[in-house]
Amino acid sequence: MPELPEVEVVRRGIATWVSGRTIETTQVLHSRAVRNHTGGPKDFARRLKGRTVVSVNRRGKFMWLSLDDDHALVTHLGMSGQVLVQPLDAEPEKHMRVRCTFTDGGRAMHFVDQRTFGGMAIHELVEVDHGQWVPEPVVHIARDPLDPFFDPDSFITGIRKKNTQVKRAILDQTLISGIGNIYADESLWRAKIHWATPTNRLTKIQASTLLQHATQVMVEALDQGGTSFDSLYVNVNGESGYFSRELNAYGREGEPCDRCGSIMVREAFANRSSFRCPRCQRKPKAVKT
DNA sequence: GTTACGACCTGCGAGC
DNA sequence: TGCTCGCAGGTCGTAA
Repeated sequence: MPELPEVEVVRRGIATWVSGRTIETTQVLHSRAVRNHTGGPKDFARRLKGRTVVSVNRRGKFMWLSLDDDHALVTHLGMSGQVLVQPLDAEPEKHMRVRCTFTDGGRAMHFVDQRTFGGMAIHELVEVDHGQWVPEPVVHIARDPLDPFFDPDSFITGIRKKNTQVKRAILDQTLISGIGNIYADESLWRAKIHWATPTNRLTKIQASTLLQHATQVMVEALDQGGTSFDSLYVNVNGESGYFSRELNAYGREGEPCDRCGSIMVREAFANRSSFRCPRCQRKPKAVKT
């Protein structure tokens, strides 16, 4: 499942293979993949024709290819999205949704997405703070911890003002972006914080520690090419990451905690799962789980 | 304004 | 063997 490190790996790959190239043709093979493009599939393809990719950028899990007309091709991988750079004669992937070819006749860019939670759309670039430009759908997304302009103090103040559970808060992309279910569980395990801890009960030190661990775990994952459990996450060359071997919490139900040896548990959380150590991450008092 | 929750979607494995 | 059901989970719209 692509979270910040996985998206960054893909961004780097696309930047290497696609920057400076001009799009010749675009095929939309599944209209849902461009559902967020207001003009529909035909307009999507028409507007990309002849556009040159200036740069490839990212904020949190959103990625965009800045084009030479003040617009951007916004790409979100959702849960199962992949962007692959393939030879022109490559066999199309079973779940290929969008395919772009380039005027130089080189490798094509494939957007592949089994569950179609991801998608592509063209949006105008909007100027935000620090003189940066982001696509309109990304304006409300908070900066991620790898962003040089990320403000830790603002995060610490913001999370302590909220009235919710800590895991809900760090999954809220308007407070801090890039964290998904896997890295949320890993960060909370490292910080020894229970996922249901009320945010307004967090001390400054706890909030700061959590942020440091969230940042660190994503940096480590990035260094190893991201987390991969199966073929649903790969880089632009179709290769999997290795960070799943380093996970301490996510998916480890029934296994001993790497810190204290207690048996890890899985609990229902917001229609999904949360993994924790029952000893290291004790349930806060008077909290229903 | 803030928070919680369901819907969207497809492949896979478990259970019958 | 084939069918049904639950699960995986990021984002958005809607309800409270």
